[in-house]
Parts: sequence; structure tokens; C-alpha cells
Amino acid sequence: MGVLEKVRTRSPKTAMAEPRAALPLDTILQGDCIAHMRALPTASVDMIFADPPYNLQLGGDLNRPDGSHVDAVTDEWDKFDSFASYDRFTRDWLAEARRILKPDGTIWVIGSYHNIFRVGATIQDLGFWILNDIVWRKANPMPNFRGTRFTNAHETLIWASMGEKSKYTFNYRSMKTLNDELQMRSDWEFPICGGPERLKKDGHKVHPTQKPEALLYRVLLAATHPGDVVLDPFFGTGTTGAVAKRLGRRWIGIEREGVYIDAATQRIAEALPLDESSLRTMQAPKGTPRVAFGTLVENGMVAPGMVLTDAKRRFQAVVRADGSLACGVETGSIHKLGATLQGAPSCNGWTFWHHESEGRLQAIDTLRQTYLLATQP
Amino acid sequence: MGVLEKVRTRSPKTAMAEPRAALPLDTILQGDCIAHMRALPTASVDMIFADPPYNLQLGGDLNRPDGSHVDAVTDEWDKFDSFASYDRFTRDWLAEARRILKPDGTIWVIGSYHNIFRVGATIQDLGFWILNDIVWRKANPMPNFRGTRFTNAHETLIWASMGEKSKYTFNYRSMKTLNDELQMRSDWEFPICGGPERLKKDGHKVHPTQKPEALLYRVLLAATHPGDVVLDPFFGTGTTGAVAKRLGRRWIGIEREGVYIDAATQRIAEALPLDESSLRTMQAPKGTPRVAFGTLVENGMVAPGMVLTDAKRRFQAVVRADGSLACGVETGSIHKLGATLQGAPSCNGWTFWHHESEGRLQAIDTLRQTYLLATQP
DNA sequence: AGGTTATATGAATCCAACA
DNA sequence: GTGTTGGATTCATATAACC
Repeated sequence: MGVLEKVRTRSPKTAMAEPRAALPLDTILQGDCIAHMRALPTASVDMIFADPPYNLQLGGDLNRPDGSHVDAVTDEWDKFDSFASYDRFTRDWLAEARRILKPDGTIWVIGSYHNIFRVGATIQDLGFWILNDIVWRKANPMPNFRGTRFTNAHETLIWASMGEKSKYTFNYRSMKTLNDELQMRSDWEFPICGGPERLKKDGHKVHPTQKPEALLYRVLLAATHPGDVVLDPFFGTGTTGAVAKRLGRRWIGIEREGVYIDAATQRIAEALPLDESSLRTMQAPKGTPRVAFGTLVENGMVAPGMVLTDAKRRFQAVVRADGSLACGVETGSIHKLGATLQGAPSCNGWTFWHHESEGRLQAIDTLRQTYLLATQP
Repeated sequence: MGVLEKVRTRSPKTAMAEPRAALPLDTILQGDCIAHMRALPTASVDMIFADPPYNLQLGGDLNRPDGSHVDAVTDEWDKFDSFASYDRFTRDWLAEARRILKPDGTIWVIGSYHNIFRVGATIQDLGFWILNDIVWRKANPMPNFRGTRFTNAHETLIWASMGEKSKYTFNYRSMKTLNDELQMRSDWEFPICGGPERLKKDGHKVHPTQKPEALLYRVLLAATHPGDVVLDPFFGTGTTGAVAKRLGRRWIGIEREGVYIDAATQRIAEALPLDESSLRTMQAPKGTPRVAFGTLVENGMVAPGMVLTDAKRRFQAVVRADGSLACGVETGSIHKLGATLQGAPSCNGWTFWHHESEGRLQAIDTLRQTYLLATQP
């Protein structure tokens, strides 16, 4: 434990890009992630989101039952000689991450059973304090074609603070509102990244493991404030940067591959900060028959900034990023705010609130129905 | 890796209970789990299920918002000085588990984010091969009363074989049936153990972390055959034993606390084994003997010269006397020719090839089924 | 145009028996 | 050991093709 004390001050020679004084905000740094991290100032970043190589150790080819070939992750960046070399790599970048984080900052790391146990143990060894492990349940995972194991249908995220006593950021109310007035749990369901969100070039996916924006949306909304600085040392095609821009957070990306950087640069340039973004279709999660209003926001069916009114247009409210509503100084979930404004003990926000659609008012419940129709069999 | 070679033969003095030759089946061994494991024979057990202490680092007491006290896990057996001592303990019992397991046996370990990363890394370090990590989604988890984190709504199980090449047991069909004819995924939902299933004494729960029987039911059904021997080195109140008895598996439990042993003994005595017929139906239809296509020719069910086609009638082939097929200059087995004609890496000839029967096409697999019905008891 | 059917694909540690 | 052959094996979603 207690690595902080051991952090040595490096000579400027080892720094690569910027002097440590300045944070290269909203920028992608090209090159090795550890080298670039060493050039960043100590205790300067509010959050780190990291999607490191998983060290999959895949064997031969795999075919589907119909004979088609599975396009596996065979990239060089995922190859390591041994667990020992993977552990060294992990410890090195995590130690730098720890130095760069502010005392009250937090780190998120995503992985699978191939690597997450080693990552988690190293995180603990370095003195981080694990706050939660989060399970991303994939709505549409790839099946196990040979029937040899359980369908590998999830990935794991670790969320950790700098230490046991850290005063980390957790937007409890935002998460609860996003989840329809229930505490947000440690298991999240999202579809894998596909459709128009998936970056492609010449008909092929640009990056083999692009993460869904809905996942980063929830992570950033939960653990940062607007204006906070988020570092992603394995930037890839820039999901973290695109969502950070949408949510009004600052970002720094580190990435080796020029192809990924090009795609990320264009993608982030096209990303619209929240109040300008229009209804954009993302894939909708499936499974839970109960739909939280926040789910519609997360999935782009309701844009933050959208104005809702009651049927008689007596009240007006604005949708916020976490799916809560604001009316003057009053805020709350669709149900809670409806009750407050009417002075009623309770209120069904789904039927109380309406939005302008095709020239007339429509209850937001129709959006939920649309969502359910799109996601239920 | 390669810990098996390092296992030393211990003098009988270190053995506590039984000589290594005999397996103490359907028995609870009282005492230290590592000491008792050392007394068990090498390569003698089919499966190990382990629910080790979680190394929870709960600071102080925890109270609900209404002031009532949370009965947290603060028992003495859950205290460890540091990660280092927990790692030593973990490595010691896992190494013994590895020695005791048969070469094709598997191990299951359940834990939370407090310990599962250390356990998982050690499992990999010892040479085990992780098959899946499984998420137990709790339908009714304890909320996070302070609103400081996400509701900790799941626990993680690791399932691992002795090595990459092990021929472990996985009852694929049973799992698929259990899941309404869809592949069983890596995320399982069960309620936490409560109600009449939860063992109580004087109104208090006997064990702080009693696992639901549904969880063990799925584990044992997935990864063992009837009659297999299952060892649980942290037996607690004997969920593993009770379910093993119900499912016709043999079990061995190790437990230190007499209170738990008493509860487990009574509980297992009251558990009712499923009758043989219900056990049989849960078995996968894997034992069906192989039938060569040539056998059907030999038995006159298929006549040489018979014409076969695929379902879309794109290809035609003629059956030859030895059970091979011919299509122009291409010849081969039903599988090989199907693969060749489609340009596919492989092909199941039984379902690919069809024959004209009663005016419509029928897969030749129906002939095989007919043959099996006629020749099986 | 609108609705239906066929095809493509995703962080995957993916076979078993026998010669 | 290794090489060959038999034969068992897929779910949700997006997109293209086709009536």
C-alpha cells in the first residue's frame, strides 16, 4: 500500500509532450500511454476512465454453426508474453494514473475475466479504495457457438477512489433519478455498440472493441461534475471524449494508433454539447419491462433541454441530463416534480407531463410505449 | 504455472482426520479447512465449491436511516491483517484444492469486490484456467443506506478448470433447458436467501452469508454428474451439501464452527433426494451413441444409388456402397462433401443432406433417429 | 411504399475420438 | 505426441434484399 509516498519526481527529460504545468485539455496525445502520463502534472485530473487491453489469449479460429468466421480480436496491442508482463504493464500505468489523479478523484477500469482480476488486485495493492464493481450486462452478447461454456454476457468495471477517506464525487440524486427513483444498482444493462453509433470505414469496424456511449454517459454523469477533467489513457475511437463533450466535461485522450485517432477526432468534432443535441437514436436496452424515464434520456429518445408541460399548460419544466426535471427552483423526477407543483402527495409523471409533437401535446407515456414496442419482442 | 509438480507429500503427522486413501463422503469435517484438505487424497474430487471469507473492511458500525443496526459481517473469521495475509491464506487453500481435484475437475469460488480480484488472480497464478465469471444478480439486495455508492447488487463467481486442455463437465443441454431453450448466460438472477430457507436460531440468522439453494442447484447441475463428489471447504450451514443430496451428488464439507455444523447436519438430514427419473431427465442427451452413415447403408435403410440434396436443392449427390457420397468429381463423407460443396470449413452432413420422402425433403438425420429408436433399449 | 425474409456480426481464452 | 475425421453448435440486432 501507500504508493503515493514513493512517487519520484522525474527529470524533465523523461517528459515527452507538454511540460507538466499545463493540462492539454480536449486533446488526443499520440503515443505510449505511460510515457504521456508521466508528462502530466501530479494531482491534476478529476477522473480517469481506462479500457486497457484485455489480454484475451485466444486460440485458433472459431466458426459459427453456419460456417461463417468469427472476426476475433487479434490485434498486436492485445498480446502479452505472460501474466507477469501483463501485471508489470498494469502496475505501471495504474501507478501513473494514481499520481495524476486529484486526491478526491476516482478511476474507472473496464475488463473481462481475462484481465479484470489482475487489474483489481493491482488497484488494491496500489492503495486505491474500491467503491463498487459494476457489471455491464450485454443485451446482445455473442453466443457461445460450441456450447462449451456459459455465454460470456457481461464485462466488469471497477470504480475506485484514491483512498478510504477520499471525498469522491457521486451524484446520487442523478443516478436515482436516472433509474426512476430507485437507487442505481451495480448491474447495468446496455446493448453492445452497433448500428449507426459504431464507427466504420470501408464497411469494416474501425475499432474491434468500441464501447457504447450509453455506458460512458452513465459513468461520467455519476462520478464527475460539469467542467471536470477526464483522462482516458486508452482512448481508442474516443467514446470517452465524445460523451465528455456532450456532457460538458473536459477530456484528455492518449492513443497510439493513428487510425483510431483520426476516427476519434472527427467523431468528437461532430459531437454536440447537450442543449444543442437533438433526438438521436441509440440502440435501446431490452429486458426490463419497467422503463425508467432516465433510460429514455440515456438512449437519446428524450434530449436534455426538452420542454415538458402538463395537459393544461399550467406548468413548464425542462429535462435535465440525468432525467430529472427543473421548473424554476423546483427540481425532481417526473413524478416528484409533478406532485410538488400540484401540491399533491403523488403524481404519475408519465401521464402528467406532455411534450409538443406534430403541433399538439402528447403525454410522455407515448414515448415509453414507443420504447417498449421497439424493445419488446 | 504448473503448481501440481510442486505439491509435496506430507508426513502422516500433518494429516488430521482420515488417511488419504479414503474419501469421507457425505460428511462434515470439523476444523481448519487447509489442515483437513491436506488429509484428502490427491486427484480425488470432481468439483469444489468454495465461499471463502470475504475480507470485508467495514469501518465501524453501520446504521440504517431509521437508526436500526445493520447486522454486518463482523465475525472474527472475517478479519485479516492485510491483503498480504489474505493472499497467503487464499494461495494456501487454493493450492490444496488444486491438488485434491481430479484432472478434469472444476472449481467454483464466490466472492465480492472485496476479495474476488485477489482470489481470481491467485486462481490464474496457480495454473487454473478460468472458464467463466458468473454474476449473481440479487433480486433484492440491501440498499446503500447512506447513498454514497451504487447499490451493491451482485456477487461474482469464478468457474475454472485445472488447465487449458482439461475435459471439464458442462451440461450444456441442462442449462439450455433450464433457461427456456436459450443458452444460459453468465448473469444469473436469484433472490438473496431468506424466508423459510434461511436458517434461524432464536430468531437470529445462524450464518451471516447463507447462500440460496437455487444458486448451488444451478452450479451443481451445470458442472457435475450424478454420483460426482463435491467438496466445500467453507461449508457454513451446508447449502452445498443439501443441494448435492437433492441432486444425487456426493459431498464433503469442512467447517470450523460447531454452530454451523449442527445446523447443517440437521438441514441435510431433512433434505429429500430427487428420484432417479427426475435426475435422469435433467441429464444431457450426450450419451447417445455415434452412428456412422455407412451403418444405415449396411442395414438397408439407405440404398446405394439414392440421391441426396441440400434443403435448397442447390447440390445433388449419390450414395455409394461404402456410405460415401459422390457429386461429379467431388467425393467424400456426408460431412466432408457438404463442406467442400459449400466452401465451408465444416458441415454437419446429417442436417445438411436431405432425401425425398412422401413428396417432400427430409433431413437424413431423421433416418438416424429412426435407427437409434429401433436399436436402443 | 410498406412489410417480410435473408444475411451479417459482436472483447471468445469455443470439440472429441481415434489412428 | 500429432494429424485426421466425425459431427455438434447460435442470440440479438442491424442491414440488405425481396416481395
